[in-house]
Amino acid sequence: MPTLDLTPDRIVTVARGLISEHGLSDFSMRKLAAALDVNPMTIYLRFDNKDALLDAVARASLAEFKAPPADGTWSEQVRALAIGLRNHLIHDRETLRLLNDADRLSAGLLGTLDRGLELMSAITSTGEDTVAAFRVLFWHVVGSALVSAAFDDFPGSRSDIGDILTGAGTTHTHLAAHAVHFGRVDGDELFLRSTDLLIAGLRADTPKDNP
Amino acid sequence: MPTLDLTPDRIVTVARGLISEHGLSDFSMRKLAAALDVNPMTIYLRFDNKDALLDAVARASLAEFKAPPADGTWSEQVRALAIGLRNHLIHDRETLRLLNDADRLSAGLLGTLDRGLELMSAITSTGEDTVAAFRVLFWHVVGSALVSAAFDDFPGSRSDIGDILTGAGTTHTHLAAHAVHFGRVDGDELFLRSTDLLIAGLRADTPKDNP
DNA sequence: ACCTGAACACCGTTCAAGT
DNA sequence: ACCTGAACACCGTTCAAGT
Repeated sequence: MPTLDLTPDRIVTVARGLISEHGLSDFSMRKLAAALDVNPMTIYLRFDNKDALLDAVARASLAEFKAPPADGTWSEQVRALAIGLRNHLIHDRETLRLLNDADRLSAGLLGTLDRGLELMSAITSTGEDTVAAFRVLFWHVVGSALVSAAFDDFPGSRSDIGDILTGAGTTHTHLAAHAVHFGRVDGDELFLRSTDLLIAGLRADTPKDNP
Repeated sequence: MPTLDLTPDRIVTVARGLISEHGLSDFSMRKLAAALDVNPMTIYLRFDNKDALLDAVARASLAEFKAPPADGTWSEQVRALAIGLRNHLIHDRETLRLLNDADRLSAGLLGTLDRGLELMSAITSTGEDTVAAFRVLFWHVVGSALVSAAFDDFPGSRSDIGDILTGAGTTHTHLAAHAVHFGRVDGDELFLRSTDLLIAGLRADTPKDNP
């Protein structure tokens, strides 16, 4: 008699719970098995190995993202899609880390890719340009999310950049002069700023109708 | 009698060699000790733990980057600095991965930060704006490097995005229509394109003298 | 003072054996 | 057919013991 409810879906759900609660570095196949109340080896009947399981975990998280409704001007829609995707990626920080190891991205984001291409086709004349414009924005969003996951908003321990800079006085004059303006980075604000610059640049770069 | 030549520097050098040869995931304290022909525990007399050692490894790699000479127009200099830093980060892919776990970045890049601020001060009126402009570019470079390390140029196994897309026909019409234009991403070209858009945007955004 | 061996508490994964 | 126990080859790190 099979362990009836040990579906791949349930394994992935429980794995995501453990990862979001205790972090990716604390996650192990043995702990997952304990949480499922099952022998560690039983999981290997459903997934080839840990990597295949983490692949499914990343895919499940990405698949939950739904592109926001098509409200407002063209620029507002592009902005909303970019912000929405970035927030989704950052929200599930630990899962985002998985993207650093494999090409698990596209498969879970078909709807988003579709919507992004639709928006970009409004300001481009050829299919190639559409894809190129889309890629500029898409990889900007992913890069920004990876940066945020790596450098922003971590609790406590992070040393303030200002401390490092003020110590570098004599040899690095510009740095010393500007040290006072270096506080904690506001990742959201930085992202909005550069996203708007890119959107404006893409429109100016390939002028079609100006939607 | 101390193990005379087991300086922290030598440990870091050998560690970097192992990491660049066999990858970060194959790296262990025990293998490092074997390469140094020393008892694994001896390394703990020089470094508190593996994390502290990897911190030193990342710092050593970053410290090797030298900002390129100040040749050409302002835009060319900004471009050269951005490209140079990105190439350096990507070149040492495995070390770059370490940036995903801690704020090991700034300490090794003081010269680069200084030069970047100098360049940005030419198009901004206040110290705050200088830092803001610098940050847009700097984090764009880091984000782009993280993306490249995660998604580009890996040998072989990576599945072609086109395969995924063409299968999604009926529900995702824009995707299906553009699938033919999705080939392997040229990370360098994508980076240049978005970097130029950002540089142009920053200049237009905060017009001072147009250097 | 400086180094190490043995041990602890873990990993992912294989495979022969059980039901 | 479906599951598991024991085992293998590893980890990072602690700590009492050696020289």
